[in-house]
Amino acid sequence: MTACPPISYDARMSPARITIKDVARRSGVHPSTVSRVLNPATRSMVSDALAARVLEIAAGLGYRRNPLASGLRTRRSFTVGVLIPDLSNPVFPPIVRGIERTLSANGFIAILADCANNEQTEQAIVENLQSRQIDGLILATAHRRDPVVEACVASGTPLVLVNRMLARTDVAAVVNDDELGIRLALEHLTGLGHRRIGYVGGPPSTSTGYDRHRAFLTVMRALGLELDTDLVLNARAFNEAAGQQAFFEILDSGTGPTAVVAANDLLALGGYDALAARGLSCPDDLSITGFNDMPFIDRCQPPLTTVHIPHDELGVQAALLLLERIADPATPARRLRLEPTLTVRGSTRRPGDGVESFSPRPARTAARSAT
Amino acid sequence: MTACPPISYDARMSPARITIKDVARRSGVHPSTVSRVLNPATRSMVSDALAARVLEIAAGLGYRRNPLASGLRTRRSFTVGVLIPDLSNPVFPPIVRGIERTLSANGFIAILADCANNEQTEQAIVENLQSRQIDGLILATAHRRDPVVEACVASGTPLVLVNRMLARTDVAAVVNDDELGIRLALEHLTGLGHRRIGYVGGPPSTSTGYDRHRAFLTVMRALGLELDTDLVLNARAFNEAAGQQAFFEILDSGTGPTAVVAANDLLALGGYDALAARGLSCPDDLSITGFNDMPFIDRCQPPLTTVHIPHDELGVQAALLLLERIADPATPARRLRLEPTLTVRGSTRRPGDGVESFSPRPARTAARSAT
DNA sequence: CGAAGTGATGCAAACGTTTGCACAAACTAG
DNA sequence: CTAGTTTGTGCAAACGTTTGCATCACTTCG
Repeated sequence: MTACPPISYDARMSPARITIKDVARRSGVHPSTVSRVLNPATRSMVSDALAARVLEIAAGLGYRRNPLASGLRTRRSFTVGVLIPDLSNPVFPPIVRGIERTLSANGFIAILADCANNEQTEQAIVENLQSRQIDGLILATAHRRDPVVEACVASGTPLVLVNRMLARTDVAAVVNDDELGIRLALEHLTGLGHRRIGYVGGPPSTSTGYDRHRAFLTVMRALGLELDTDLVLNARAFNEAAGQQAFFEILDSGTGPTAVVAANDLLALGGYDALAARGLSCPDDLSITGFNDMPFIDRCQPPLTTVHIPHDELGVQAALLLLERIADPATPARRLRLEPTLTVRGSTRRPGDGVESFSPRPARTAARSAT
Repeated sequence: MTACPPISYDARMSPARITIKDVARRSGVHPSTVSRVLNPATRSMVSDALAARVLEIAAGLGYRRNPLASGLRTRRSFTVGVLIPDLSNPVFPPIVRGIERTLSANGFIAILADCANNEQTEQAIVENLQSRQIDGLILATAHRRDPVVEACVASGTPLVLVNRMLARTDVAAVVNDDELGIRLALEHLTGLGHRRIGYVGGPPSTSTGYDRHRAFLTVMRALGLELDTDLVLNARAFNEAAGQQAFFEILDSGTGPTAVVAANDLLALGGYDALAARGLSCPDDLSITGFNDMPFIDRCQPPLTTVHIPHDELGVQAALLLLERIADPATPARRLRLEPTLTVRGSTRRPGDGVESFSPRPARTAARSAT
C-alpha cells in the first residue's frame, strides 16, 4: 500500500462496504482497471499515472479487497489449514506460532484445527477445508501410511508435513533429524558410563515412533552395546499414561537398566510417574532422557535432560515450504531435516551415583508424602 | 446429511468440483431448487419427495457447498477469528482447543492469530480478518480500555472476550470470577496461619491485572489483615521475567512476608527463580500461590498451589456465546463468570514449618548445585 | 363453476472480483 | 504514409450461491 491517508472512520463503521466499483466510479475508470491496479501481478498493464491515482483514491476511500469474491473467481483464498493432532501437547503451540507468524507475514492466514488424535475427525476437517478453497495444508498429524495425506496428494492440494513425515518421499516435510537426536542422547548416556540402556518409544505408525525406534537400535549397535529386547518397547501413544505403562514394564522386567531413552518428553514424564509409584527416583535409580524439550520441561522435577528441537524454526520452515509450493505447485517436494541438540539437565547422571548406602532420598520422599 | 452412499472416490480426486448446477442437471430440477433443498432453513419450501431425491443425488455425486460463493451472496462465511495475545503462554492452548472444538461442531472454523502481545499487530490482524468477512471474533487480548475492541463494536462485528474483559459492560465476555479466585488463595493461606501476605499482580491495563489486584486489597481488608503497600505490586507483564523482578523487590524490601499471592502461574514461577537466586526456597522460606493452573504446573518443583480455572469450559462458553450473537446480533451482550477452584499442592505450608534448626533443605540444595 | 388462495418450482439478478477478448490510440518500421 | 505492432483501457462473462418475484397447477370455498 502507499502512504495511508486518513482512513475515514466512517468507512469502517458503515456496514456498506466499499467495493471496487466505488473506486472505479470515483476515479472515472472501469472496475476492471481498478482490479488490475490493485493486483500487483497486473499492475504493469496500466499506465503509471493512472495507477497512482486509482491507488490513492482506493486508499482514501478505505477500500479493502473482498477475499471471498476474489477467491471465488481465482480459486485461491490466501488461506491455509493447519492440522494438529493434539494442541494440548506443549510441543505444538510453539510450532503453530512459527507457522502462523510466517504465513501472516506473507498475507496468508491460518485456519487451525485440532483433530484430537482422531483420523475420522481429521478426514472430515480436511474435506471441510478443501471445500473452503484453502490454498494449502500443513499437517502435524501424519502417519507413515496415511489415507488423509494420500487423498490430499491425489486431489493436488499443496501439502507440507511438519514434525512427522511419510514413508513415501514425494511429500514435502520439515522434520527433525531423529537419528541424530537419539544418537546425542545415547552418546551422552554412554559418556556417563551407562551400558544397560532401555528405550520407550511411541506408535510405530508415526515417523517419530518408527524412526526413533530404528535409530535407537542402530546407534546401540554402532556403539557396541548389548540390546536387551525386554528393555526396548513402544508405547501405544505419545502421552504420559502410555509412557508410565511402558516404564512399568521395563521396571518390572527384572533386568533393570540404568538408563532409559524416551522418544518424547511426555513419555519421560510417564517414566517419572512410574518410578514414583515404585518408590524409586530419577536420576538416582534411573537416568531418563526425553525428546522435544517442550516448554517448561526444564521446570519439572528433576529437570529433564532432553533432545532440543527448534520448534519455532520447524514452523517457519514448514510455512515457507508451503508458500513455495503454493506459488509453484510444480516445484519438487523438498524434505528438510533440522538438527536437534542435546540439553543436559538433572534427569541423567553416572550410573550408581545415587545408590550410596545412605541415600537421603527415601527419607525425603517419606517426609513429603506425609505433608 | 442422509445415509452416505459410496462417495465416489473420483469426486475427490478430480479438481473439477461438483457444483449445485451439476446436482440440478442430474435431478432434472433448477439450481435454485437444489439450493433450497440443501439449505435447512428453506428445505420446507420444497416437497419432501423431491427433497429426498435431490439430497440423495447430491450425496451420490459427493457434492460439497462452496462456502466462498455462498458467503459472497449471504455475507456470512462461517468463519470466526480467534486472537491470542501469546500462544506460548500455556493457559491459552486449552482455551483455544475448547473454542475450536465448539466452533467446528457448529460448522464454523477458527482462524487463529497470535498477536505477540502487540497492539499494532492486533489492529492489523483484525482489519485483515474483517475484510475476510469473518462472522465474529473471539479476543483473549482485551485491555480494559481497548481501541481494537472499540473499533469492532463500532463496526458491528459480533464479539466475545475470553479470559479478560472490559471496563465497559456492553461487550460479551467469558471470564473467571477473579475475586473468588483470589479469595480462595487468601483463605487457604490464612488458614495455614499466614498473616504477612504479599501480592504480585500483572499489568493493571488488563482486567485480570486490575481485578485481581483489587480483589486482593478487598479480601485482605475483609479478613482483617494488615496491608503493607511494600508487599503489593504489579509486574509489568504476565511472564516469568517480570515476576522474578517483582519478587526480588518484595524479598529485598526487608519486611519479608511469609506468603505471596501471584496473579498468574508464570509470575509464580518467576517467584521460584527469585527465591533460588537469593538462596531461599519455596515453601520453606515463602509460600506462593499461582493463578490459572496451567498444564504441567503440577510437575514443577515445588508443585504449585494455584487457582484452577476451567480452561476448556472458558473456550466452549466463549464459542457458544459468539454463536448466539452471530445468530442474533440483537441479543444483549452477556457476561459469564465461571467459578474457579483452589488446587492445593506443595508450594504452600504453615509459616515457619520449614525453619527447624536442622532443615534438610540447604544440604540438598547444595548437593544439587554441586552436580 | 369460477374466483381466490395455496404450494411448489423456475427465472434471473444479484454478491465483488478477475480476465480473455475487443478495440482504439499511439507508436514503429518500411 | 500505410501496414503492422504495441500499449492502455473497456466490455462482459464468468466463479457458485441465494432469493425476491413470477408462474403454474392445484385445492378450496362461496
